[in-house]
Amino acid sequence: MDHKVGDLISQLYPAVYTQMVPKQGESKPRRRRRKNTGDGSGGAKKRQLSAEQLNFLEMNFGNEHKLESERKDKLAADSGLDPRQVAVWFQNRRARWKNKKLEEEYTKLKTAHESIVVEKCQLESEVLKLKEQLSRTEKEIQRLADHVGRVSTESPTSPLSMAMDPPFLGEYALEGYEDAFYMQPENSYIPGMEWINQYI
DNA sequence: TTAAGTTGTTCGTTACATCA
DNA sequence: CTGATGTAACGAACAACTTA
Repeated sequence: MDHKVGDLISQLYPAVYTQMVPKQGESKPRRRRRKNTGDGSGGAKKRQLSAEQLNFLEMNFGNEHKLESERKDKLAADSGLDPRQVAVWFQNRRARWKNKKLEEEYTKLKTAHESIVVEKCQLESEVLKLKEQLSRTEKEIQRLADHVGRVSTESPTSPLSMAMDPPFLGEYALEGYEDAFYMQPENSYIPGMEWINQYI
């Protein structure tokens, strides 16, 4: 039998599969199972499988979790169990395996989440540090700009002031940094502008 | 083509055994 | 004795096939 689609849906999209299958409460009430009478006349027979049988089934489950009809019959014959018992054991074993896998997946996701939270905290504190550094730097720039502004207003206006306009920066011009492009004439040297010195 | 039957699956539950 | 836990077994609902 091929149950690939159903398996995939139920394994990968349990929520979808659950919606496909009507809920318990919406269907007919369950029949109660007969109690074990102990004489094997109707209820369950002896319950616990022997250690040897369990070991045998466990080894075979390790190879392949699915159970085809022929394999079931062979395992039943080899273990001395009823084929129905083998089928039930595999059903329950698959359920336990799935639960274990889910728990492992949960643990993995939880660990990953915790490390991401730690990283987030570190990044947030770094952002805070950088903001403080930016604030200090801006204050320093402002202080220097104020100082330069005071010095330039104290000097007399030169006829060359037009020639000493700050270079055009277009959209790259920074607001508040205009004064930084006024240079002290005695310290200035502009390549190709040597001729201007004879007028100073 | 199709309705009914068969077989195997998952999920939830029940009954029972065992142990602290 | 009792409650918690593990597990064999069961029933329901379903999908994929087969058959008449």
